Amino acid sequence: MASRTIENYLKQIYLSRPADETQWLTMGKLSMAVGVTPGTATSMVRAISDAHLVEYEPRAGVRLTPAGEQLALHVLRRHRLIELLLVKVLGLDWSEVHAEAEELEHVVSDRLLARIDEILHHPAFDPHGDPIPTAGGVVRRQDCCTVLDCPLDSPTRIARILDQSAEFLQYVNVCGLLPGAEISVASRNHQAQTVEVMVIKSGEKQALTLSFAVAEKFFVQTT
Amino acid sequence: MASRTIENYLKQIYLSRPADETQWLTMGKLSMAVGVTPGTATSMVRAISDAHLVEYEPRAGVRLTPAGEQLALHVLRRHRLIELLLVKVLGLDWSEVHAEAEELEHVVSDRLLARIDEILHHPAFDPHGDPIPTAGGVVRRQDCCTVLDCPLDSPTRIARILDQSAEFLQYVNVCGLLPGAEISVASRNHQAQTVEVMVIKSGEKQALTLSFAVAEKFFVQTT
DNA sequence: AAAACAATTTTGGGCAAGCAAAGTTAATTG
DNA sequence: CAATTAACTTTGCTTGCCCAAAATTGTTTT
Repeated sequence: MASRTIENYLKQIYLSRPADETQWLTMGKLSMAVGVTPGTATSMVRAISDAHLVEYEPRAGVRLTPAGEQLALHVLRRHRLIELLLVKVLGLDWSEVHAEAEELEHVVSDRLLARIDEILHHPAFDPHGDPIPTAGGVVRRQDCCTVLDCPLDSPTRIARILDQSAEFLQYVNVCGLLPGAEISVASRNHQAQTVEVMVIKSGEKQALTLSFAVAEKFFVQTT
Repeated sequence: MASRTIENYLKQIYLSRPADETQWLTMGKLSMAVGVTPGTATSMVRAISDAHLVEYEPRAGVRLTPAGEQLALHVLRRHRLIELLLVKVLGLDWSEVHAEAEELEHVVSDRLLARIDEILHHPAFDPHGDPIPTAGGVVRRQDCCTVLDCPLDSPTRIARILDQSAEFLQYVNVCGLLPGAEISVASRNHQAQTVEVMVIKSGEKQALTLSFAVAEKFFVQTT
């Protein structure tokens, strides 16, 4: 059994892994993600490497082995199913469930997780639109673009939001930019680095301006 | 914040405390309850005593301070509310929820606990009939007797079962001796140390024989 | 009262994780 | 190319929690 600490390292290695599969995740980024000093990350990764859950190349970085990836996906499955349960069944606000799930993900049993999955009818996405890996460890891909690179003036639906901080999600809430919301991108200003978005908020169309940095966090699907 | 370990010690000190309030809980019993060696219990209790959560008298034993008792009751409240949630909302079998709650009790936030309490409509008892302390740390007492000392031949209702082991509870399940079940005690045999109990099981009255030791685990309330 | 016993405490040591700070490498810049 | 810098690793130390075994204490028993 992997300790809570190891589960966290594996999860962060998975989430922070570079887009290019051949690349290694640097220790600096990992230590930031886990929230420990670089030295701690190095020695911990050495230990996890001894358990064959990651490959570790000194001065290059770290990368999950297939076994490590399966474990990471299992943790992620727990995390995301719990988030959805907290929102749908327990009625918590989606801005607060991330922190809660960070703790719960390490203690729910397989049996309880199976019940949660059943009650939610085997959902594919969590409240933020993040995909829930299957029990077999498969991630169902949803290929879609962000508010930064989707076509202009076409109706789309928000599918996923890449930010878990409670404050940001509360802002998203009041703007009506939740997953499922119908929006269209009216214009982009490359000089000001802003995007103008039209949202239907309580029946009325509203205009909203977002920076490129924030626009990039919203994934949309053309409807 | 008390660590998970300290929470467990406090909970066990509360649950194992001797009936007589003036008595101390011996270190031997505590170490058994927590599942550590006596030496470990001694040093841990020393530490908890430094935090003024217990009084510790070498060679006599240990006893909760008011602050320690409040913390213990808070853990117990979490444990029992979680058990009830797992049975009522998540549909787990009541024989398996104890083990699950042992883990969860240390990680649910106050906010989540409040939601659980609300969803269950502020319940007073968990699936085993154990009282759920209030948020203010008050235990509502239900004064009732056991199958060992209740009057003969009068209809009663099972109110509480003092055993959390999954195997025992599964046996209780098949006998129909669950909390809420209507039973009456037909006779007691002090020589054989057995009690004969009548249960209404799937519409039919059935006789059941229990040992004194087991009978003592069932609390009943006259209806 | 002395001896034996049971319960408890002390001692010494281990493992998992963490930090701070000193020491290495590798990359960047002058 | 040498010097500086940034990233990384190593080293030494701390804390929390645990165990095994030796030492102590209080209580029985002889």
